[in-house]
Amino acid sequence: MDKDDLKTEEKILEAAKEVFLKKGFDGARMQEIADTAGINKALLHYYFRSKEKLFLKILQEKIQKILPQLGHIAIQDEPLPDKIDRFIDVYMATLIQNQQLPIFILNSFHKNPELVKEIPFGIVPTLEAIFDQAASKGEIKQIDVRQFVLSIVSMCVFPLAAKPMVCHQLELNEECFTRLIEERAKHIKAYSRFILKPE
Amino acid sequence: MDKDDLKTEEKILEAAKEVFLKKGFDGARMQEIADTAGINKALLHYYFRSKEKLFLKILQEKIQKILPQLGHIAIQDEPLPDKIDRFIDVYMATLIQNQQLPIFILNSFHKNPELVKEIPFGIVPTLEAIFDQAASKGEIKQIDVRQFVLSIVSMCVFPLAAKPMVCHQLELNEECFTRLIEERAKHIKAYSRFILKPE
DNA sequence: GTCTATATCTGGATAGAC
DNA sequence: GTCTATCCAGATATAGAC
Repeated sequence: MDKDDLKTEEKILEAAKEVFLKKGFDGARMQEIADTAGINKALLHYYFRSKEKLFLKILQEKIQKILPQLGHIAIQDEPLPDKIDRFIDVYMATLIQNQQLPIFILNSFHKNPELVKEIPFGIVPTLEAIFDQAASKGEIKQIDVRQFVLSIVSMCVFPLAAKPMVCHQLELNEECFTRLIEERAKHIKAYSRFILKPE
Repeated sequence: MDKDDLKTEEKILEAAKEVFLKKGFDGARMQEIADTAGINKALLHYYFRSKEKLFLKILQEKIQKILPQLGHIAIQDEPLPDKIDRFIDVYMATLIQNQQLPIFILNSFHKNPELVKEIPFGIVPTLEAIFDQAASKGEIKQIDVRQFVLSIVSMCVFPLAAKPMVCHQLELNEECFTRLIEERAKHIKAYSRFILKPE
């Protein structure tokens, strides 16, 4: 399906995604979104009324994309450490495909903390239950789940949010950077195994 | 020394720091900086010519504050793992005192990657030499220094960059959040020790 | 639905008096 | 050095023709 075949509303959403992710809310320009979509500026307002409403649509869509993956850990029937390994692989792969997403999300919530209410809530208690159960089965040792999750997510997400600095300090081009990120999965999984290993 | 006793230039810099850190370059308003400094908008331009130049001053100052700490590892004469422990403590303490700094820095470079040239370069090669030496002394095992540094920095910095989300998901108020961050140092040091431990 | 033209406002920057 | 007043570009948003 060619780009011109998309319905106008979809074209706008695609363009808005691209521009908002690159520039953030304050830096984005309605004119640039219109140009990218190949339509007129007035049409943006016809479809979405305001810049803010359009932005919210994009943010919500992106949150849905990146966060619920954590929930999937629960589903399959395998030892918890294996589940986590699988999660790390999937999460890193998603991030590599969406390199601008981390800074976009972090920034959006820093600018407007009230928006966190848009995030589905209650993931951590669910995880705690899962970890407790695995601990009682002897699959893992008892740990501070919050610190553990925070560490895993930090190690996955931060390098992408800090991409320009990482590339500069390590003298990496685009390709080397991606390779570095791909290699990270190994390190993060090793960390996970270490923390979880029963005595 | 009272706030009014500061020289005008210093008042402007203080105000600019506050506003730019809170809002970022695009979100900041010269008017707000002027109001915060208790002076007139025209004076900002008298002292710093443009918004961009004022912003650069602040960014450079902040980079100097947060990055060179890595270099201090080299100085004292003690086993490398102990040095790293000390670094983590100092680094986390600095971050707790400057909670808005991470997102400000990340954002500034995402928006304008050329600015990374402002960062003192060559820290990582220095670290690699230090790690090699420690490895030959048997203090630590041979590791991928780049991945190790990336992990340590990620675990320290990310939770602060993601503060609104972390607070929301873990149901933390300001005080509990700070306590969580303080506790992180322990976890990060444990990770460091694990990775570095000779066979 | 889509466009052109325009209203309205905001914000960075400057001129000029003191 | 500091202020008031003002300029002007650029941005969101709307009116109205087609």
